[in-house]
Amino acid sequence: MPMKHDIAQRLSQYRSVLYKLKALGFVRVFSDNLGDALEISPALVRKDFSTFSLTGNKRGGYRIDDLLDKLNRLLGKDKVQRIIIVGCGKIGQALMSYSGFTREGIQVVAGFDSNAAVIAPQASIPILDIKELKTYVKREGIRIAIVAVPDNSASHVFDLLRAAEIKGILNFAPVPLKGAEGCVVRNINIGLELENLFYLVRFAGKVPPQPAARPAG
Amino acid sequence: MPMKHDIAQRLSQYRSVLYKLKALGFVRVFSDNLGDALEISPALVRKDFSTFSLTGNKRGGYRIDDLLDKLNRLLGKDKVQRIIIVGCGKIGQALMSYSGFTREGIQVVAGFDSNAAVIAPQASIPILDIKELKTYVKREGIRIAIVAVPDNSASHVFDLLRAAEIKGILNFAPVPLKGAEGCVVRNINIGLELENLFYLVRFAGKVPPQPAARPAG
DNA sequence: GAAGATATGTGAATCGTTTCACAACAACGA
DNA sequence: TCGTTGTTGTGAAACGATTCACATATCTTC
Repeated sequence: MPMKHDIAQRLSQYRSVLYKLKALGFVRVFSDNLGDALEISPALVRKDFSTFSLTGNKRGGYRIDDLLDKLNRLLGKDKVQRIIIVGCGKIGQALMSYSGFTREGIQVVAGFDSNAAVIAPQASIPILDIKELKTYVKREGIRIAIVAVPDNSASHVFDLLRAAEIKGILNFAPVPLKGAEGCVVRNINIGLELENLFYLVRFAGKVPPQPAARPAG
Repeated sequence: MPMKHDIAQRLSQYRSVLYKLKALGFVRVFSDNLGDALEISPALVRKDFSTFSLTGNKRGGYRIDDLLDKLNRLLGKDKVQRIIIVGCGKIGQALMSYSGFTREGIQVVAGFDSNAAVIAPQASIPILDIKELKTYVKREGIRIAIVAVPDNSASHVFDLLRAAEIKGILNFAPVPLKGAEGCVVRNINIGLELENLFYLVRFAGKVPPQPAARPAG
């Protein structure tokens, strides 16, 4: 299953930059501008656009509105995306009220948890018992879930989501879940990202591969 | 600035898997095992290890304890890493009490915010006024910060952190910050990750680059 | 309406990463 | 002690992603 990964990410970034430019009153962009904004080469911008038949004008660059229309369609931004959050601890609840989502056309329609203390079916975003997960997902046609549970329940929750035929998971649990037939998984491990940062900071500038000394000899 | 990015990430993943294997009673591993665990080829595991002079035994694979020792040293896991969190809204506060950190030897030593209502210098993890950021960072020798502020304060906070000579930033604000001289930045944009997921789910199986029709002709 | 300037679109070259393939070597058994 | 087996370590090949380079199209100006 060889699927381009970075390019889709860039598509979203182009979109975001284009909205900012539009707000500033611009009508057209050049591949140079977008390249600068994303810190990539103009050639790559053009290649990306070419891949998705986003065409421009040989002299005047690309029409921003035109690009945005096509990108929005491509990224499914023409309709509100409805998601659920499994695990309503601190992080789960923080994400439930994250204002960045509504701005992006993403709607958290429900939370799920096994802890009776947090269940609140009448809240503006209802928090339901995890037992209702499968029924809810099927009835409401939910395709994407965020997982924000502790590491020891991660794989159990993963099974439940697979049984409910969820199509995509954004996993914040510190246990990497493996994608499977019909279900794409994106793992975000905050601890791991920090570790990575420690490493990069430690070796910034210096040569990383070369751990100090040879065994002598 | 050509710095390997994925390999450091993998180093942390090796470490995590090795601890699990060790807990299961294993003493040695083969590149095959690690390859399976990370869903990469055994050859890549060996190349990675070779890059960092993590050597094994031609017949009996690698000694887990040996690998862990060296990986821990390489990843700076031999001492506790002290970090701060800038922006103590819902997400910031959720991260402050995130139990995954302590398990990984990461200690959140303080939070910073501009909102007087959340400031609490006496809390077990003190939340201080953002005005004290620079002094604190310099006095305590903090190198890494997590940014969890709204989009409109992100770039201001970024400037403050740069002025305090922070060396690495994990940015959760939905505005990409650009790394700069002496400061590594890793952006995590949750909305963007979700968008990416929508895209991948939509085109799972199908050919992604090929938006329907050609212009005719 | 022709000449000049400027930006796209894309095949070919380049670059970095991953995989292949196999020599070198350690453990084990006879 | 000597073959057999199984695994590492690594140069070379393959692959994928990015950049180069330039032909091509459009706009502008005179």
